[in-house]
Amino acid sequence: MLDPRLFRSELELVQQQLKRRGIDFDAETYLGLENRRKDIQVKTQELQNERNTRSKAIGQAKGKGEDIQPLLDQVQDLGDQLKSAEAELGEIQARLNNIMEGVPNMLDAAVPAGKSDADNLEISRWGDLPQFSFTPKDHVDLGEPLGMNFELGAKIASARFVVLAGKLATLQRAIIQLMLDTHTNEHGYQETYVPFLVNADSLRGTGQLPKFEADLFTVKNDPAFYLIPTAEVPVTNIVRDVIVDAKHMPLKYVCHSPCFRSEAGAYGSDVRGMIRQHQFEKVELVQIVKPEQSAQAHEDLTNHAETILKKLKLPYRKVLLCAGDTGFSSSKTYDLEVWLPGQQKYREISSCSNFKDFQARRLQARWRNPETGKPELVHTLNGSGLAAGRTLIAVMENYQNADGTITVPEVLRQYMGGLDRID
RNA sequence: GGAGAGAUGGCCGAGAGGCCGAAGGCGCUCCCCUGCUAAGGGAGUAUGUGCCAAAAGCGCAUCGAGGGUUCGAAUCCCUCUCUCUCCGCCA
Repeated sequence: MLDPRLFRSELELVQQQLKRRGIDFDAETYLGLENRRKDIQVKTQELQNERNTRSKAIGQAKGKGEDIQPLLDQVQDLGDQLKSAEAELGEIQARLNNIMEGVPNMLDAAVPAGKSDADNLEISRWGDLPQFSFTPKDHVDLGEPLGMNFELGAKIASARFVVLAGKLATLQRAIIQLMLDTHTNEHGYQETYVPFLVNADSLRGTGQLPKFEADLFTVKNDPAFYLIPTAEVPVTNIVRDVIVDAKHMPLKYVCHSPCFRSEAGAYGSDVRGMIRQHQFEKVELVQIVKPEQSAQAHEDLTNHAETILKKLKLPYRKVLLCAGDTGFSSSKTYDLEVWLPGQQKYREISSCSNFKDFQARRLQARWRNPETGKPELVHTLNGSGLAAGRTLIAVMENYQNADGTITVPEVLRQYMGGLDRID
């Protein structure tokens, strides 16, 4: 959520910013509501003040043993007035809040203009594309003989699920281990284990609700649970309604979790293979930082994710998402795209975002600034470090051999009992 | 699943319809004093929010959450959530 005061004092700026995302903000409706809000809030608070003052007087009169009946008569109709004012105020605030919750974050100045991923800005490339003396297969063709079974996933659950057997399953676990070990031992993150079902408050805090409910799986319960679409949700919510001690910052968490996405609206895209599943494994990096540190933290966090690709010697490129492709809650996002020989394409394997105070405001996640002594909003960041399912695909495709076997990358062998080849 | 107890500020804890945004203690910050020194004294110390460009100031809201009773609710009533204890079941 953006700062409501920004809407009040700098509406044009907000409108301009939203235009970068291709959003036409309805200022007229907003202003109408906001003006009414101001009137009614002032009126309501005046009435409350009057009630409080008079009630206090009644109490004092009673204490002195005076006749309070005349005082009671005076406040008779106050209650009704207050009730209707409060009701109206509540309704207007709910409507304003609705509008505000639907407004995406302001983009960082560095974010390039553009409408779709075609307009994203390539920042760098790393690694040499592998040269094959044969036509490289994609992970589906490679995987099926090795224990990657989509039919079984469909039988057990539905399309967009997979069963991994044997060494492929182990390979994915090794990948996860490598990521966790690297981020905890080399990058200073604290490993975290969290609930994979969360409540609506948590999803509101990180921005998935109310706007993106269709992307989530819901679990019948009262109140409902949601399957996490990313560990970002439970992990970032660690600091919801918390005032973090400045001494403990930055907070850096790494968390491996399954992720569940309904992929509503993704019908027909990436239907083949493990690229887009309802359930996949991911190692997530989350940082809670002081505002002045978030830009640097964003670079660092992205580098931390890149480290994994480098350790695995997987060629990738780093792109800065353009205005139209940057997510709702993010102010600036780098995507890391890994080379997939089977598709002859770079595909997203990590998305690293600086949310600045957008999530923090929804979360009421703050820190106490020693200079002012006051609680101030923190900045939150997160990024995949990396998506494990897609990393598995990338390893398979980049390390494939002519005979359909897969060489195990050196850094992973320690996690696989020294195994150097999957066949 | 059954039975019971509880939820108050950073922490502990009082509070039983008005003088309570809340005693007292601990902790923390600042100041003072001091060679009876791992001591003493004093002051300060919740959050959100409205009016305001902002500060100051003046309000409003918040005692687990939501609703109700009342002129007035931390306090009474209802619903829910969470925590703890015991029993049952169980990875």
